Amino acid sequence: MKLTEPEWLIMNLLWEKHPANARGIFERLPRRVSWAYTTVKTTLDRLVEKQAVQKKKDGNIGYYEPVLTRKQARSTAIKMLLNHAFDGAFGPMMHFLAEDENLSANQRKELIQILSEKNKSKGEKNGRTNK
Amino acid sequence: MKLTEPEWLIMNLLWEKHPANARGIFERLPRRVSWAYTTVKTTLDRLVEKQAVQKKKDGNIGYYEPVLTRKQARSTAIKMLLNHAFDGAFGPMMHFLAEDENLSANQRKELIQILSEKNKSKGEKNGRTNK
DNA sequence: TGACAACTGCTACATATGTAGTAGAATTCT
DNA sequence: AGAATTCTACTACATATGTAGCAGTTGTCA
Repeated sequence: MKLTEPEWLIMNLLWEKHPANARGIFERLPRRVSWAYTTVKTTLDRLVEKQAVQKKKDGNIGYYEPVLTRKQARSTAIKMLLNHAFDGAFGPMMHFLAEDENLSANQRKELIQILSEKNKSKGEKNGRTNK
Repeated sequence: MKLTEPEWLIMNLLWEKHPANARGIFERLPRRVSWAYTTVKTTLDRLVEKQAVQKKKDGNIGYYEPVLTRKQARSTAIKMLLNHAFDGAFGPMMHFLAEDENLSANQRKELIQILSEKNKSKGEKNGRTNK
């Protein structure tokens, strides 16, 4: 499920705290975002349409609940980036990222940690060369 | 500079081999993409408009040359992903990627390699904890 | 119990995207 | 040279996105 910019904004707020109503989300908009209340509504409606969010009613007030998980959304976003910007090749993308100058030495160490552990625990059960 | 899907497609072909004319690009479209010749043209025109590509004339035939580099494009794409999907935090994104179940043991090893070398070579000159 | 405020469903509208068609100029083939 | 082909510039048009307004309904508080 592909999300647009405003949709990510709303979803991020929803994932942080939910269920939530339009007003609540509206109030938690980052300072830099100065939308009309109705813009939040429209975005929420569209998210419901594409079933990323579920809407429930309590009285006549609608409450929203994420259906799409943050993990799923992130995964999809990365896959898309991977596909168009790196021809689907994971290796080169990681390369690119690993070489990013914004990655500090400490972050690299941390990453190495994660990766090594991952390899120890999941072991050899995963041998494919996902291209 | 944000690129759309068709734009990535064209840019990828252009980066691979350039200068190139519309016809040449048209012919190198991946098999799965069955566009009309004019669709390629329109996309190229739009890329010229947004100055990602430069157009030159040789007689009345136009040749296209990328202006935006692949690296710049990738960087921008990653920054955008980073910003909306990971709240701008590099660490968590790398975390997410490192934990991707589609990452094979070998890819992990490869990554560890890259990261270790990077740390050795660039050494401690980079100590910030970005974010 | 009326005046207001807040909600809700719908509509609006400009720009962006995805995809292609057309007409006329230039080139090429026979 | 006339026909067929290829280019180019321009236009078209449906759907998506970004952003918001409006009218009617409901809740709330003096």
